[in-house]
Amino acid sequence: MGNHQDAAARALYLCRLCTNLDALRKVHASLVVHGLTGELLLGTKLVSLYGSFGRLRQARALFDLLPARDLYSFKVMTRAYFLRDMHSHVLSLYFLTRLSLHPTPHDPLLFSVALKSCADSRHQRHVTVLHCHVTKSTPPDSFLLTSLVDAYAKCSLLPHARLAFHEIPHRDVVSWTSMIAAYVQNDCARDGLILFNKMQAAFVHGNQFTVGCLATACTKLRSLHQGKWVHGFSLKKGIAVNSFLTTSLLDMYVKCGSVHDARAVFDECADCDDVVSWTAMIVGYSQRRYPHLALDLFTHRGWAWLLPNSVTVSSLLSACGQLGNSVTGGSLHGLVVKSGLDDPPVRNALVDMYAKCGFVSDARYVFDTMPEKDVVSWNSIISGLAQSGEAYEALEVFKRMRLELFSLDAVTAVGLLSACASLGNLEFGCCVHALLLKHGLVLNSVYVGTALLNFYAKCGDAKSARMVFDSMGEKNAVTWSAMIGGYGMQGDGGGSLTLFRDMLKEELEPNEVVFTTMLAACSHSGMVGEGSRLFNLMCRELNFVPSMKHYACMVDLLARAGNVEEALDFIDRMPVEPSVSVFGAFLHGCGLHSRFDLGEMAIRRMLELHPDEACYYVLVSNLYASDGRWGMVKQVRQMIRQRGLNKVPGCSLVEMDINNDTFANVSVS
DNA sequence: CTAGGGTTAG
Repeated sequence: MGNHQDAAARALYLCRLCTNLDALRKVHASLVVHGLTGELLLGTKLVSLYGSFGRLRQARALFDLLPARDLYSFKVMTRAYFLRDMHSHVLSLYFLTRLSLHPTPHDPLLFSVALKSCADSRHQRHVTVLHCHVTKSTPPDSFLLTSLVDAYAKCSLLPHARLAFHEIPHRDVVSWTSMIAAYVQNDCARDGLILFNKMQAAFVHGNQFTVGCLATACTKLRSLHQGKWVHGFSLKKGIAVNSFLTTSLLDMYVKCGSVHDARAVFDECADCDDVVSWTAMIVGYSQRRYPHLALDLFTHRGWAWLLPNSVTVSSLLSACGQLGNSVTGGSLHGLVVKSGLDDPPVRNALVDMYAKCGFVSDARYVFDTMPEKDVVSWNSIISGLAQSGEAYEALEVFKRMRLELFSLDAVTAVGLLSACASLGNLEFGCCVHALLLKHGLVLNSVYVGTALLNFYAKCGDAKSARMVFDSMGEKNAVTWSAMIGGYGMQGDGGGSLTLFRDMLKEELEPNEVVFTTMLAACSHSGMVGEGSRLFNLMCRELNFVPSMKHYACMVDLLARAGNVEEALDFIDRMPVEPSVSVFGAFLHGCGLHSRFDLGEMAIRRMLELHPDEACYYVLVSNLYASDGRWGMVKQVRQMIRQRGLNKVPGCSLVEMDINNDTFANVSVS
């Protein structure tokens, strides 16, 4: 018997020396040979070791074979599950412990592990059950009650969390901070800040955790002012920053609209060496439309020893999409495939990136090969197709989406409405409008309202567009310009102008898009004087730098109205080199007013400057065609071919039969 | 026992 115990003690010592799985297996094998596996302490040690090497099934098998399990062995097995985030196993083992051992044990450690598992798996009922267990056995102490606050908060049971908090006899930083976090996590950020004031009134000092929670509260409230106060508070109190705190502050600045402050926080954190902080900064740049900076940060040498995760990759892909950088996007796709980071959000981001870079077939490929699609996947491909000029395809995909029983959300609707607008498909768009009403999504956001308005306007139904416009609570510059453009498209320049004045009356700053729309509206209604005045207002009083679109609109305005010489003079006085669209507008005017002399002269100058640009030849050809000089048209076409230039023929769609859902292609090269 | 990052939009 004594020999047996000696052998067991020796074996236990050997077990402690195991630093890897192979060594453990050898020791285990020799124990089996010597018939020592029945020893409780030794068996428990094996369970613990297999657990720590990640062999949970092996550990559980040994655990189940233990002859008489005590509280300690249960704790070892539970802990092994807990360290691997296997929440359901932790819980079932907790309940098994209570059933197997008599009297029912109360072990604070086992209890808190079980509670944390309930919280992490968001299991409301189990949290309440565990709460009952603990109140039955002992009067809960501050420690346990604080854990309960956290658990209830994670399970969105804010009232329960408050009750637990009020029961805490001696509240320390952790209890206060847990309750603040509880409010913030449950969308009551304001109450979190109020509780912080009470905490200060109780003379409890905050720490890194407290400040982190406060920063998150400000993020949720989108309050830059309060966020800056929190940042200042942490500096004033000399609370040391770690990467957690830095990331919450950084994210606060990003979400509240101050990327530069975010970068300052990022740069000042010397030991920001984890992926989450770097990713937060990349996300910030990408969300705030600084895609270049996002990619720069990824190629920064600080990244050298960090491994990107799927959040990082999603955000980088979004940046590539914004830039139309398919090269980097493609490399990231390679990275995704090689490193197995392809979770659904990453695949959605890939669809978006390929669509935005104009690789529609690649986008479709990624979409079609997705194992599980969610609303975002469908939205990405629908918007992608709509924006790549494949509006008809977008509607087809939507039909498939409905067949697969997915319901649409606001973003789907925006994509569909933009497709319907470019197709002029009034009927389909009206169905989308009906669906929006059915799902109560119309008043949801400016985006939806604007998309709906834009759709009606593009389909020539300015009346319906105006109804949508008037019903919208929140409007932005895009909303206004869509409505202004709606009138302009109908040739109702007066309507556009009235609305523009309303906009100024509401003291809204018109942006450059509004001016483009206004100039086009004036041009289509022959309002030369008004158009010129607006152009001057924009350049001289509001100090906008006119874009090529503005110049083209001005030339169109003048030339279309017959002031062809003035238009040419305008082109000559432009401070930048005019683009093809400017000449297009000019030549169009020349054609309308039979001023072929001026047209030919201008175009000859352009051809000398750009002898290899096919589009200029097309302009010449169109000019001759409008004069009926078909011989010259033929000559120009030959010239294009001789020079080996290529022009992709244009194509326009005309809706033929609403009831039949048929489209006819009319080629107008 | 308490705190941080994501995709789609006019």
